[in-house]
Amino acid sequence: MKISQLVGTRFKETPAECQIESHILMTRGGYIKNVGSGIFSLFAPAKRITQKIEAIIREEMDAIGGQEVMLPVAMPASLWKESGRFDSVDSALLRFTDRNGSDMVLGMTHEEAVVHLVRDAAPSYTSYPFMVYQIQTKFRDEPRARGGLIRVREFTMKDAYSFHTSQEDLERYYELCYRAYERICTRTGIPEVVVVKSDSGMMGGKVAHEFMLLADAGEDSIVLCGSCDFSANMEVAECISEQPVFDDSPLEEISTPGTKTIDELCALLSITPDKTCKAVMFRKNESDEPVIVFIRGDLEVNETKLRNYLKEEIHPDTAHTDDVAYGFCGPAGFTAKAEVLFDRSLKGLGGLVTGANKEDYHYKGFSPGRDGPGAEYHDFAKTYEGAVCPACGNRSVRIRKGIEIGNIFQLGIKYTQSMSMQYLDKDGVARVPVMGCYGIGVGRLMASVCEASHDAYGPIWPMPIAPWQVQLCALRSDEEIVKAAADTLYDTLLREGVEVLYDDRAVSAGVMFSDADLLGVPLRVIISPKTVGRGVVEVKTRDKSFSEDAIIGEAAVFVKTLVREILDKYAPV
RNA sequence: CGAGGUGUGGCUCAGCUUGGUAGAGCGCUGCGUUCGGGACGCAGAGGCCGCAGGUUCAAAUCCUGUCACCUCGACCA
Repeated sequence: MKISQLVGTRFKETPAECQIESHILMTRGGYIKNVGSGIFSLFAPAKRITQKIEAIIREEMDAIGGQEVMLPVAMPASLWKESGRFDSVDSALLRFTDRNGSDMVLGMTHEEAVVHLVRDAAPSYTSYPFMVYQIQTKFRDEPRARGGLIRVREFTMKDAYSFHTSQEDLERYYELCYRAYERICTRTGIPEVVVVKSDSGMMGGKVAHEFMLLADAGEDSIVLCGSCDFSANMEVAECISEQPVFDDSPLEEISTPGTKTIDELCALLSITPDKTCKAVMFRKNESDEPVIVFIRGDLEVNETKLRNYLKEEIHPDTAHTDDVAYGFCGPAGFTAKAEVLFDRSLKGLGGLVTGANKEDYHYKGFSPGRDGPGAEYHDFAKTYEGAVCPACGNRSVRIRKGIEIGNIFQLGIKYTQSMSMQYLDKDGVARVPVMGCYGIGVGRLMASVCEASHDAYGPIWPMPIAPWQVQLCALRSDEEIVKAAADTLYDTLLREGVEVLYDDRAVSAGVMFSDADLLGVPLRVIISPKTVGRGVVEVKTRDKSFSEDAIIGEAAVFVKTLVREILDKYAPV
């Protein structure tokens, strides 16, 4: 490919709407163009990167026995009504009607479609296990897209679905897939991947893991342990606060006029927030019934944990109820109508300050076990920096930001059962297959690599997914001798099977190098009057870690060997 | 969906308060000079000022509505 024919403009100024590095660099480098909120077109460089990523994913999926299939993007809503998700999923599922007035949906994930595809095709236990996958467009009508390709509405995803005759077999295969994902991360050159336990959300099932790239631009909070290898998504991470010191001072009402927040209360009484007990109000989405969680004052409620405990959707309470003394709520003498829950951070504590359930009064000396209603304690708290690690018991919890590039779920029989998929086992008994599903966002993976591997001038693509392996820069191509040598080298490189991008333009060195930086091609070959005079070309890496001259006649083979050596570094161990 | 913000050539933005011939830089085209990290000169092309109403002799500018996009929040397989 010659740059003079490459479509897509590269430019200097940061586009106004870009917030994160990968978005800025991929827009400035002529990789992507925004079409609408969360919708992008790809220029050739980005398309080439995604094709390489897809090829690696294909190899790894095939290696664990997967077979590639294709499921529809637009499908009848009846399929989603069968599984029950037509009603249970929110408006992220784009719905519309076709010309006949039939309900249709755009696939945001393909469990329904895949069960439809295979449910009649595997009537005997002898067909199991099997895995099918596709690399397909998904559409999710996100309330708010952001971060360039990190969070979009339309995107390409590899989604795989496995079917098994037992939970044990699913677990065995899940492990295989886990390893395949690790190899994909290695082979695509993603640095610093952390695998975390995650919430299965609307997907159903119990065990799930997310493959996370640690990056400040990430939207997920990841809980890591500084002294062991524990990791989890913030949504599910157990919170263990420090062992309490019991303080048995008696319950006593105190006047605290106008002191509604924990901060105000602490300032008034000169205490720290962990010596208080606060109330956090929620409401159930469906019934609008209030739920109140009492929790130590310095902690926050993790809504995902609360949602999972209640097994229904909730939202923070905004509509105030008359019988609740807002700002002065406490467990002692709490009579308002609400489901009352206690976070286990309160267990065994005493001497707390908490609301007295009347305007302008608090209690001090509150002990949940002694003064509260007979409480059951559950884990509802968000864990925090410095909390106790659930695995090793050290106070070494760390919180980091991450981008989820892949996930794996043990789905169980949620879809196979609701959509009536069955097979006959050895004894002729009808059984429902167990399912697993495994996703990777291809575009997000590309953007994540850019996020993790770039400098001030542009992306630095790892060789296995780079849009081209080599960029040939002909400085002063207006000089015949340079032009002739560059043309010849370009032809030879192509003949050697090297993926080469040839900058054949008569532009200044500054422009040429800036563009090369934006294109992020890992190897650069520079040919100029200076080097041609000496019968050599310069060969450099994009990250400047390597620079050597090569004799012009041998340059193609030299480069080809170098490409191979670099590629070898990404081979999984 | 809640709060805030922005829409002016391909890109970044000025102009709007106080209505009066639509601007700059980058990019683009041509010619010339330069030539190893976004060179310079000269000459050009390119805009229904998001869209629709309204006020006015006159609207990019004021008013109303609407759409799109962005940020924070909510949500998130």
